[in-house]
Amino acid sequence: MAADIQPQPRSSLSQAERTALSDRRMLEAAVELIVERGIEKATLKDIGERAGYSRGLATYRFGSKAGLFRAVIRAVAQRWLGELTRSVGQRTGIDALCSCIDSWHRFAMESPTHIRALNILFYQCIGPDTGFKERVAEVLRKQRDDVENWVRVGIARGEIDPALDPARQAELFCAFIYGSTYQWLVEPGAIDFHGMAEDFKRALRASLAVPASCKAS
Amino acid sequence: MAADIQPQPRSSLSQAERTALSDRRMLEAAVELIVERGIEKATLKDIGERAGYSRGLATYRFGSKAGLFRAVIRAVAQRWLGELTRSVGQRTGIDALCSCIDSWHRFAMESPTHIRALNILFYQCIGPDTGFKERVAEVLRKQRDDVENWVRVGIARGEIDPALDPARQAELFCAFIYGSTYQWLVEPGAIDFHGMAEDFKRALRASLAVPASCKAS
DNA sequence: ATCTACTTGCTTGATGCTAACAAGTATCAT
DNA sequence: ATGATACTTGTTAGCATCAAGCAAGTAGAT
Repeated sequence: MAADIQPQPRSSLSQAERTALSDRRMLEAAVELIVERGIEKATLKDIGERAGYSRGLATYRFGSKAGLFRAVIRAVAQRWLGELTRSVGQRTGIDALCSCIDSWHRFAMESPTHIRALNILFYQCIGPDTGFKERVAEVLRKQRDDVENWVRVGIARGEIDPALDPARQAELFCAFIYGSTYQWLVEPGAIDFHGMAEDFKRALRASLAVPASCKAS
Repeated sequence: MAADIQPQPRSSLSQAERTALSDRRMLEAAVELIVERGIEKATLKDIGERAGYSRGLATYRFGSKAGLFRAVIRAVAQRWLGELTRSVGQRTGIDALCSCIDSWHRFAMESPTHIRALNILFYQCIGPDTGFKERVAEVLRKQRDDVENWVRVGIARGEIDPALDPARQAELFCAFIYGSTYQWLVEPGAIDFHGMAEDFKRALRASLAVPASCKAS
């Protein structure tokens, strides 16, 4: 029920504190309901009520269902990107890419609900109407830029084939991340996510390597 | 308006022909409306009416919105898989994989609306509720099986590193296909689909190749 | 301090639209 | 003509969204 963080501290909350609290509760409820029931059946009414409020608060606060989803994406994506940055640390080049794969895989496996909801929203946002496509596109761009930089540094350090285009390699890399996640979300049982991550790291080293052509040590 | 294929041949159609015709028209209208307005706003009412019938026929024929989408997926996926088979022809191994990439890319670019709608449905089906996930999972399995076989034959022919696991390589390959399509659907302008396909073929050759380690000719 | 004017958080009622179903009508088959 | 089948129309419950209202918090004046 997500709302038992505080029993009922009815008295003396500043207005700012009240909104912060209801915001947090509703975003949490939204994440839970998205994972439990899917996007269609996660109604604004249920989200508001699970958070401990009325059926109308979610609409009032976020303006629309798309607005609520935008807020969810912002909140969760920030957490994921922060965690990724921490995990990759000072690494660059192929090491950074492998670390990114490991982080992603770890998140997907531990599945702290948040990441699952984020991905559901990510893959849901395709099509002409959805009101949060732009928000998703921002996150994708950010990811690609990070990867592109790692590749760039890898080339500068002589670790990655300089004939490769960093931007395209970033697109390719992200394609794997998203595509594997997609398959896993559709059929969790049928996909060997861990093995796929391992084989991807292997393929990555092979395809990014400088073409030694029997000359390197 | 999709319904001007035939003016109004009111008279003398067998019942089987009538259903076949209305089926075709409604599936076509569904594809158009999915691409135009997205899944949410593609209502059963609009689909029936664009096809030239009443607001209720789509529900009556397909039982539910999910049922209609199942039918769309079946129809379009069959066409795509058939086209793929024709395009790959007798090729196997890396040649077959590259041919598959080319086919997919060609479809996405020519974008005969059908492929776009199919992908929108594919990526929409994640989450716990959607009533057509199983249909999508079938198509994904079929794709993976095809790829796995091509890899297997490639290994048998000594063209692909026998240390690789065909099933995982198939998952990896499909991950690229789906992930690149996903990025492209989210932001068509920002993604160099063609360049990505070319680089993917290059990466594929590098990562699947038998480790010659300076011994092969 | 406390009374008052105002703001903000939240709830409730109303509207238009949807999927879904049931009961009807029109078209074909025999 | 009679059933059977394709299709349409009436109806219902549930949804997102909006407007109006209520209640709790905030600040200025005396």
